[in-house]
Amino acid sequence: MTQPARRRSQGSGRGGRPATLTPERIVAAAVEVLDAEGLEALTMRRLGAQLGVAAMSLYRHIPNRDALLAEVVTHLFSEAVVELEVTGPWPEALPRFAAAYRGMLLAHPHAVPLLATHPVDTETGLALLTGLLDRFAASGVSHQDALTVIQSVAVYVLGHALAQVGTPPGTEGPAPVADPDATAFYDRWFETGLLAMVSGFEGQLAGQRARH
Amino acid sequence: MTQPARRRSQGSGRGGRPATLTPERIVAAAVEVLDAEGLEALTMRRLGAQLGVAAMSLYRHIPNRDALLAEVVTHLFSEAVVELEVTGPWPEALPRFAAAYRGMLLAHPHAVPLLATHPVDTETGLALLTGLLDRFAASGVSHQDALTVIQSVAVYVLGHALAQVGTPPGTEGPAPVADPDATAFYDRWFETGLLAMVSGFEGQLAGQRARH
DNA sequence: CTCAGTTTGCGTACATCGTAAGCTTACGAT
DNA sequence: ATCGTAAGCTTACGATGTACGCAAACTGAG
Repeated sequence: MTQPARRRSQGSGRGGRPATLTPERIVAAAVEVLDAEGLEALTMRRLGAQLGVAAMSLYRHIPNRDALLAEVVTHLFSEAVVELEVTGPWPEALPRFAAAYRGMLLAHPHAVPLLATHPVDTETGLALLTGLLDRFAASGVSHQDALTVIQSVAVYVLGHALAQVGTPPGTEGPAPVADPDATAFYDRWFETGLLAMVSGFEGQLAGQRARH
Repeated sequence: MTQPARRRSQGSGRGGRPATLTPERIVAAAVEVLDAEGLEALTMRRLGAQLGVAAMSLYRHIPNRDALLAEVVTHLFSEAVVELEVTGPWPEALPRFAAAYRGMLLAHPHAVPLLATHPVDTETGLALLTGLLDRFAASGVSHQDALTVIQSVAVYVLGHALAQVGTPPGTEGPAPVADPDATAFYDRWFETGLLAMVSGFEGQLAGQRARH
C-alpha cells in the first residue's frame, strides 16, 4: 500500500533515494549560519541554501523549525560538556564545568538566546553530567543537593552570558571583535560570582554534614 | 508647509486629532495580551485589536515591535522594583530584591523569555536600584563590588526563572495552574542557591575588608 | 532489462507577520 | 468657513513557516 506515511523515514531501510541530508548535517549547517549571520538569519530557506537544498527538503528530517532549534541547543551543550575533564573534588570540578559551559556560550554568542529559550532537555542534560554528579557523590553529597548546586551554577552561567552578549555589539555580523576592556570586566564579574556561589555551597554542605 | 514629519509627535502641541493611544496604554495592553495569550500571540494586529485600533496606528507611538518589547521589559522591571522596601544591611535587602524580581517573573511567565532577550537598559536599571546600592555603600562596600554582587544575583534570578518557566507547562494559555510539587521544588532550589550566593559574597567581602 | 516499491528532495501555494506610504478624520485657531 | 496638524486607517508588499502533491533516484524481484 501507498499510505501517506508522511514525515520521518525509518532510518536506513533499503531502497529509496539516497539521502544527501541527515539531521547531523542540518544541525551543523544551522550552527554555521547562526554563528555567521545570527538567529534572525537562520530561516528555513537560508538553511536550505547553506546545504544546497530547497527549504522544504529539510522537513523530511525535522518536524519544524522549533525542533531544529532544540536540536541545535542539545548539540551545542553536548559539545561543551563532552570534552570536559571531571576529576577531583566537586569544588574543583564544578568551576571547570562552569568555564566549559561559558566558553561554549561565548564561542556561539548568537546561540545564547536560544539556550535561554529552549532549555536543554532534562534527561539529556543529566546524562551528560553524570561524571560531574559522581564527584559530588564521592564527597558524600546527596543526589538532590548535587542537582541543586549544579543547576544553580548552570543557571548563573547562562544568565551571565545573556547579560554579556545581550546588547553591547550589534546583533549580527561574523565577529564583533570584542572590546578587551569589556571582556575583562565580564571575566572578573563571572569569576567573582562563581566563586561566591561555590564557596557558599561549600559552607552550606559542610554545615549540614557537621549537623548530620 | 506640510512636510512629511513622519513618526513621533512632539508630545502635546496644540491642534490635531486627540490621541486615544499613548505609549503607556500600549505597553499596558501588551502586558495584558502577553499574560493572557503568550509571546507568540503578541502581534501588532492582536495588540491593535486589544486597544480597539488598527495595527498600523500603533506605529504613531512606537518605532517598531522590538522597541515595544523593550518598553514592556522596562515597565515590568520597574513594577517589580519600585515597591521594594530597601532597608537594613545589604545581606537582608539583597534577598528582598531577589524575591521581588522573581515574584514579578513568575507573575508574568510569558515575559521571562523577553527579559532574557531584551536586557533591561543599564542606565534605567541602575537608576531603579540606587536604593539597594546605598545599602552596600552604608556597609563600606565599593560601588564596583556592589554592582558585581547585585548583577550576579539578578542574573541568577533570571536564569532560575528561565529554567522554571522553560518547558514544563504549555507555552500558552492563561494559567497553567502550576503543579504544587514542582513549585515547592523550584522554591527550595531558588532559596538554596540564593543563600549560597549571598553568604559566599559576605565571606568574600569580609575577607577583603580584613585584608584591607 | 524492466518494473514495483520506497524514500528523498522539489515546486507551488497559502496564511500570517512586520511595516512602508499615503489618505482620511477630528481637533484648535483664525 | 477654512486651514494646519496630529492621530488613526486602508491598502499593499516582501518575507516567513510549512501543507500538499509530484518527480527523481535508488534497491531488489521477475
